[in-house]
Amino acid sequence: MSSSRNDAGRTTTAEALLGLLSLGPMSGYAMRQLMDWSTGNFWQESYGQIYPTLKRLGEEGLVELEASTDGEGGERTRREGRTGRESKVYRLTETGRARLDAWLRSPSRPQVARNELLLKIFFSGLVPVEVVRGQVRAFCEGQERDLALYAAIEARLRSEAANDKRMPLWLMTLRYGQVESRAMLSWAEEALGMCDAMDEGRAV
Amino acid sequence: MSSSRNDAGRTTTAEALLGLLSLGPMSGYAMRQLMDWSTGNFWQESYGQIYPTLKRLGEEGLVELEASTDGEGGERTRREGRTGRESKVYRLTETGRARLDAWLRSPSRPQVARNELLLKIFFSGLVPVEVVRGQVRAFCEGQERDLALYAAIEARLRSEAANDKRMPLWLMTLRYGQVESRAMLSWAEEALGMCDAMDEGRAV
DNA sequence: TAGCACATGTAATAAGTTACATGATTTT
DNA sequence: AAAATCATGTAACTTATTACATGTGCTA
Repeated sequence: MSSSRNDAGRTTTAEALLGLLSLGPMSGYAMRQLMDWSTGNFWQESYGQIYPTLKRLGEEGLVELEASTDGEGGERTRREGRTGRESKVYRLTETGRARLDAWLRSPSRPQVARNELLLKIFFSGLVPVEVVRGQVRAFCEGQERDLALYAAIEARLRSEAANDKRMPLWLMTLRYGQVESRAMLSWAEEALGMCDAMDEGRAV
Repeated sequence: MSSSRNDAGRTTTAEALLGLLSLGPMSGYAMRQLMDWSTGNFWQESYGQIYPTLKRLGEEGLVELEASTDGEGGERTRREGRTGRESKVYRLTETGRARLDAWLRSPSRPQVARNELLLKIFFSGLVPVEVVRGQVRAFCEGQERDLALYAAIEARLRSEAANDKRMPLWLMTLRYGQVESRAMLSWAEEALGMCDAMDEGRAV
């Protein structure tokens, strides 16, 4: 009832990390890797956020270090076949799991996403219509890249998580991106048509 | 070549304000009001950003205060029929216009928008499927509200800007929101179907 | 005269990225 | 011995929101 954020509702970085740990114990480094090909397209965190947040969550008792497998109660573990420095593997505590559960049931605040493309288009009265076309075309390329990425993620998900009962949830988030990208491509086509109309002085 | 951001590419708040001033001279207060019913759905700024940024832009010579109409070269003006404190009306300088022009032609960095709804769904393996349904339904309500808002903005735009030659640009940004919201509603329907499948133990 | 709408501004705080510093192990 | 990969962590900085403080003129 004191230090943690999200009292009056903020942060979400903590919840993202708790969510990742609900998939199984892992290190801060592993969290970043995992996000790359799972939540990467709607949620990312930098190490600069992950490590301090993990430390704070530990102090609040929401996560704890896994006991080392190689005796002595050391705090770092080395996973089989791994090279490099030893990692600190965290796991959820009961309190942490309860916190995650509460968050999953709480209402999601709508976030007004800033869109630089739309901002530019809105103020493009000063520049030739061709500039707008260029912006829209570049946007399309980005959407095509996103769609390719979604296909790759889906393939990886289907091979690595095969018949996990949570698959429908994961596919749901993937479908969101696919539906969005396709919609945006159809908008772009319409927008290019409006650009033509502007050039020809037609009404819209 | 020195102090302003966006050298190596950041900020955009400055550009948003320059863009607003390209529509005509106005005060910081008016900028916020205008954004509410124009760019409001893809770009917003708080006073805490607007006033300091305006000050900085003035120091950099990108904007300047309009001369007061009531003699003496005073810096504040009162618009006709207006009540309350006098406002500081800014206008673009030539340098400011050039800066805006360059920005309009520059590539738009893609921003990985965080999506709290998808994050929750992704980690909803711990909670009953009904919780996911609740989240999706609340999301739908938000989209419906957005669609209503777009309709209101379009009406206002068509009445207040009637036959402005930039209308197609403004409608383009509005269409983006409409296309997006409708796509998201169709995704939501599909998602609810997937929830049913999960309950019934069907594959997806 | 109280309250509202208009209007500007600052301070405190929050949230996030990037660059940097370090360390350990394996491969070339 | 250098380089790559795995891994943790901190400091500096940027960006943004919120709350607060203040001022002015009109209207109930």
